[in-house]
Amino acid sequence: MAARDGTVGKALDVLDRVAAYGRPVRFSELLAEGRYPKATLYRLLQVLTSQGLLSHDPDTGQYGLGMRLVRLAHAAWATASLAPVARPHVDALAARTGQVVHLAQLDGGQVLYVDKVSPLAGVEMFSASGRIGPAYCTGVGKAMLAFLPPREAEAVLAQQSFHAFTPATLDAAALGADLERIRAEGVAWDREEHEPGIVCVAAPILSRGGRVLGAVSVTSALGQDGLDGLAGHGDDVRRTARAIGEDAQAWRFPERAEMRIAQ
Amino acid sequence: MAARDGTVGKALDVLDRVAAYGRPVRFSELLAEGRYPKATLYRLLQVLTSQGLLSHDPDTGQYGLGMRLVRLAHAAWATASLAPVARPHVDALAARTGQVVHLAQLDGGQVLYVDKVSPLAGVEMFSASGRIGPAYCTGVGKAMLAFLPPREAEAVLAQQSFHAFTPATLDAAALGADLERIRAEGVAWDREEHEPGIVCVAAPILSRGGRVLGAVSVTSALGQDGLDGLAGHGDDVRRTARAIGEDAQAWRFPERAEMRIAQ
DNA sequence: CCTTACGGTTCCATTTTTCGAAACTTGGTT
DNA sequence: AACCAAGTTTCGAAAAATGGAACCGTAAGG
Repeated sequence: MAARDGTVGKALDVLDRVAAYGRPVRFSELLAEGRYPKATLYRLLQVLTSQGLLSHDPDTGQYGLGMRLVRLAHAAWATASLAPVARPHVDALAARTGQVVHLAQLDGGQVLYVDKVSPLAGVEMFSASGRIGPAYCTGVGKAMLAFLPPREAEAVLAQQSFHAFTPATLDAAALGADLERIRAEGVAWDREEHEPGIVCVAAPILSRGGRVLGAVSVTSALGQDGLDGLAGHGDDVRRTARAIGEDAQAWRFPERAEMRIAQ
Repeated sequence: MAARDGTVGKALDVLDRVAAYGRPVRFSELLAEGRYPKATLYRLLQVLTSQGLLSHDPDTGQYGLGMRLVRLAHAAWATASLAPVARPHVDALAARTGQVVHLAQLDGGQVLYVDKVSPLAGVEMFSASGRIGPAYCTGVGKAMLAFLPPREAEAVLAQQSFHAFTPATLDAAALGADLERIRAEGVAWDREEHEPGIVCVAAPILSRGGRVLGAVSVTSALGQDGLDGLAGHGDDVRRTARAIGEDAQAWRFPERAEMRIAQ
């Protein structure tokens, strides 16, 4: 992954590494990874900190992720993700089904959740947006995989770990058959393949040209509604996905209004 | 702002510039800003795209923000912002007051909202988190400004535009007096200084050592509750802020559990 | 009090990128 | 066909990143 993109690539690699720890981290811990010599690592951290992508606590000497990322991501989410366009559809779907609805996109071979609405608690924050999950064993992941062009699908499949989260998790062969079925049916089912007791039905969001833009899903806990209950929502999910796709298409070319405000 | 931090600094400057447009942008538009020569800009965009911080639509030739930012920001938000620690307190405050509650931090001289809870709709997503606002005319902004060490406060004040959003917006002199009062009282009031009809009461979140970590506020629309209604919440906001500060302190040193999972 | 160890920071000659003007390619117009 | 604008590539000169080694400050050990 961490390709050679000059200094910028290295800096971002360090950033990822800090993010991977999931907690503030010391200079020496990063150094111990042995990726970069002392002086180099030091300067990379300096630059990242001065740019606000990292924060550095001078007391503890620890590096954490910086808030500039949050600012940038808000802009990314608002302008480049499906979430703003899909929001009304997703809300409506949650209200109609009374279940949790997820909106996801494919990013780097993984499922990236960009929105989540539960009919009770309303929208769930950042705590859901930005989270990632496996593509091969989630409803949204399989829905997207199934409609990827063969070349890309192959590339993404090669990146999957196929770790068996539950007894129901599909292996590579079973996944191939399932994808076939998903292509025919237009919806993907997750029958406790990722988490025990959790099932969902998902549909891909496609552009007019058939390009995969993302996926929506309705999730349910077994026992309360069960797979049978979800089965009835399949068509609704598919219709919602189609509606989002059409709206996304329209939003692609809004008025050519310029007008940038300085500050 | 855009300091010289070598190539990485330039790349991030370009990233910011793309973000500033708030829409997909063409190579030539960025070029027209005259900051970087053609070849340089070209290569910076290449690197950013290859790293997933930007996305490039080959059909339209436009650059947009990339989803890798969303992934990184999620990690930043979850590990380095006040939001996860503050969430229970913020929820409870919203429930008690029946009003919208904001959680904010200071970033680059501006207010960065990291969480928002409304008692009805539940938590409002990314649509709120990551948004920025002015420091000199919002409750949370003034609360933080008031408790900044003099040196830093001066630096931040120098960055404020003091644009008069409403007739009630304070100018630099009036702000100085207000900050004095806020220091004495422990809470900041926004009396329609940013948006007409919107008032709020805010309190700073301080570390044990008195360092400003962030601020919480309760917001209300004039007419339904009014300033008088909010007045009664002042103490509650202050107590909530204190509680968050104490929790944040505690979270600073969790167990030293290592254990990193590879994937 | 002196010594050693460790984490972090700075130096500097060498190597490697990056820079950017200009040339070139591509795709759409007149 | 000539033209033009947008985007891409080239290449010597200039600037930077590199990383081994030396340095500094604090903390433990003798």
